[in-house]
Amino acid sequence: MRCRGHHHHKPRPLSELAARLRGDAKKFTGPRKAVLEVLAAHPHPMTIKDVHTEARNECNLVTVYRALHLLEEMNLVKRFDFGDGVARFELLAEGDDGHHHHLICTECANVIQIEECFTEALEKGIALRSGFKAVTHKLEFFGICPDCQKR
Amino acid sequence: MRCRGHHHHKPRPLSELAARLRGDAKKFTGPRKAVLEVLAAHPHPMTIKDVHTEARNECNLVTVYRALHLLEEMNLVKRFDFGDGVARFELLAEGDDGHHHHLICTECANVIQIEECFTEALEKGIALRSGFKAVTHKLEFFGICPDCQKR
DNA sequence: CAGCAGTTGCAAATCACTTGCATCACATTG
DNA sequence: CAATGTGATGCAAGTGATTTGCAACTGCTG
Repeated sequence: MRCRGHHHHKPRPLSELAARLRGDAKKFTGPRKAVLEVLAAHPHPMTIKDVHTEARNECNLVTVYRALHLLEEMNLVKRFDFGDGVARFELLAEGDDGHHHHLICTECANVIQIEECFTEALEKGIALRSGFKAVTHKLEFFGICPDCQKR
Repeated sequence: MRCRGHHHHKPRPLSELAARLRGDAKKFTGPRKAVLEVLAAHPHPMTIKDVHTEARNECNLVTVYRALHLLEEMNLVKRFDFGDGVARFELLAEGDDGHHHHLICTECANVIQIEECFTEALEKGIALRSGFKAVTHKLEFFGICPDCQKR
């Protein structure tokens, strides 16, 4: 799985992440450090299993679940749903709310990050017409990548 | 769970659905009839459990899974993914490809159908720039409905 | 460096969904 | 209108992702 696309925000140093974790009466433990390092090393949406495979010696599978759950609550990682029943996570850079979308190859799971977000204005229109508040959206694109077209 | 929104296509009569089922060496059985009737009676995205609850006496849970799977393959129902790990299905009207989106209340699961689809042109742009083919998308909106704002 | 609150790992549970298999019931044919 | 063969159904058991109970453990603070 490759990933193109650019990151416009500077990555958060591990020390800052450690500090954020130590706040809230939380602990910056070995397993959590391992999970953060794995995510930092892969600017992809990673599954729990992906993370666990990379950190197998430092962290139990269940702990990866718990760590990512915590990091999500702290807005340090963002969860993505590609509709295949497996959650994926990306580490958020400083000042990044993680709002972007992906283009996923349905054949090989190759993932490309899409920079544009078109639907922001639409959210407002939808909120107005429906009376809903705090309107957000989930959007992912699917297709067949150039490599798979050749096969 | 209520549902607003309009349906621009005429619903398919049960007899036509039966005929479509009988083709392909398939059978129009009691359980399948029950599932279709439940779907026809609820122009909502329904979960498997929802359908099973309504048809409990006529159809086993596993059979609901299999019936909806079949109906999906035959393009008689469309599957939606609201990102909560549970598939939802809508019966397709004649000539309807089911391409629309929803606005889902994150508090009470109230669902509103959204008529506009904005991203069709964008799919083409994305396909061009990425080299992907057969680009499709999944898009759902989330927010807090008027009722839940009062609570 | 003692002590406790928060963490971890293991096993087992849950949840949505799928599959194996023996039995059953449409739809066709005589 | 009953025989018949194939596809359908129900039950039990299996998957795969994710969660939880619980006892042992460990950062962190005093």
